[in-house]
Amino acid sequence: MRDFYLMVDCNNFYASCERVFDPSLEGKPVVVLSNNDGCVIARSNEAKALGVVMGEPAYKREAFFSRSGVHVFSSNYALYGDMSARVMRILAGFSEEAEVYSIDECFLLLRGFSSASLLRTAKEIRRTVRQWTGIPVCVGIARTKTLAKIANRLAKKESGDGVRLLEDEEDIDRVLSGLETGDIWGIGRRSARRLGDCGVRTALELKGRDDDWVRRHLTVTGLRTVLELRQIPCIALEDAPPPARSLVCSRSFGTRIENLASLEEAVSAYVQRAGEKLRRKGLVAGAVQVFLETNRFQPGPQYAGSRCRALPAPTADTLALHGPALEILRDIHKPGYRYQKAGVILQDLSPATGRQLSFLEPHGEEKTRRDALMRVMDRINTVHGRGTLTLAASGLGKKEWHMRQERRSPSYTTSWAELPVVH
DNA sequence: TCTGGGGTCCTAGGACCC
DNA sequence: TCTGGGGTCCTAGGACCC
Repeated sequence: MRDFYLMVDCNNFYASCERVFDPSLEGKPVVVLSNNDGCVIARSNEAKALGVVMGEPAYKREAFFSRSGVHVFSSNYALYGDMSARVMRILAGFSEEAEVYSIDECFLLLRGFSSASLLRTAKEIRRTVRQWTGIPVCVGIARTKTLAKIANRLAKKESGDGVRLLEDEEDIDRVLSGLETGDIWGIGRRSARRLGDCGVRTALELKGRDDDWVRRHLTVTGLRTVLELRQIPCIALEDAPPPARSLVCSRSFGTRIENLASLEEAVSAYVQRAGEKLRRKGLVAGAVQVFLETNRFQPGPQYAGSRCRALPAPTADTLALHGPALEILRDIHKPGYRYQKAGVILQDLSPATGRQLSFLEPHGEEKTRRDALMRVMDRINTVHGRGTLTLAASGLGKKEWHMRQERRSPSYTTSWAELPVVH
């Protein structure tokens, strides 16, 4: 009777979401593309079997997709985000200690369960999520989060009931001996290659290295990972997410942009979106950063510029963020390049309430009016759709910088206009 | 023509302090 | 020949995650 981590991971999540609302896709190859229809970021099992690779540029595979009957979707984050929230709500019903780790993954901590009851609970989780949302999930169970991630891999790979418990030391070692270091949670490509140069190729070999050696080669984070392979919990459950430190809004452009005016429109739009996110979280930003870059995959001259500027006073007011952001853009912009991407990063975030005020920021009646303006904008954009009310600076005409989304499914669950119709 | 977006953490090195 | 020890803060860059 010990504490166990369950790693619940939705299978091929984005592809599964598309399938929930179009059951005719069941059994057929489905892929979902990144923003801008750039590269493949999700694949159904059938698409994997056809050899479609994660991260592959979509344009290289267009012909293959249509030849092989692959169903291709632009990513639809409104839909995936809403489906994710539904899944997470169900999972929270199985443990008070839950960490939503990503849009499609959740750790649950179960205390004082026997092996038999753990497996029973895990199967019930799968059944419930499937029945209530239509999303298939797999569950990995172990004494540490790192091993639970590995157990989840096994649950997906081994043909079985989608549940895998990794507890017995011999079983763990057998599994680790067949696992490359790069497949361990927390060991990336770079570290895996360096480890390989030292003759460490499998997770079992890494587990056997002494602590000092690991610390020297992988720093303290690597040591924590190795201890977790030895069933010593080092990475705690984060059931209350730490306050955000920064916030980003960035996009690749639909076409390459050369002229400053279009870049200004794009950055203007990103500032507005970043401001919305900031206010929704109840935060203010102390500094704003803007970056701009060319397409590093293309031949030709490359340039990347970035600069951060402290604001006179922390704010969540789009108008107060907008001016400095555009000034930075004009500073870092160099003519003659074909830009591919730009972004706005808000830094030094802090809670909007209960902070020291400054004489430099709006106060009294002016502040009340500005806050009210932001609230009205957010409200209108929530009710009538994002972008209903915007700064004129983000452009009134055709927006050449807009990302491509040529194959997006409807926002079935988050937009009245796009509700599915039942015949 | 066409290659995503949004985050966190750690370390090293410099500036500065007593 | 000899040139301390200990600390903080900041930033840039690297690595990792999904």
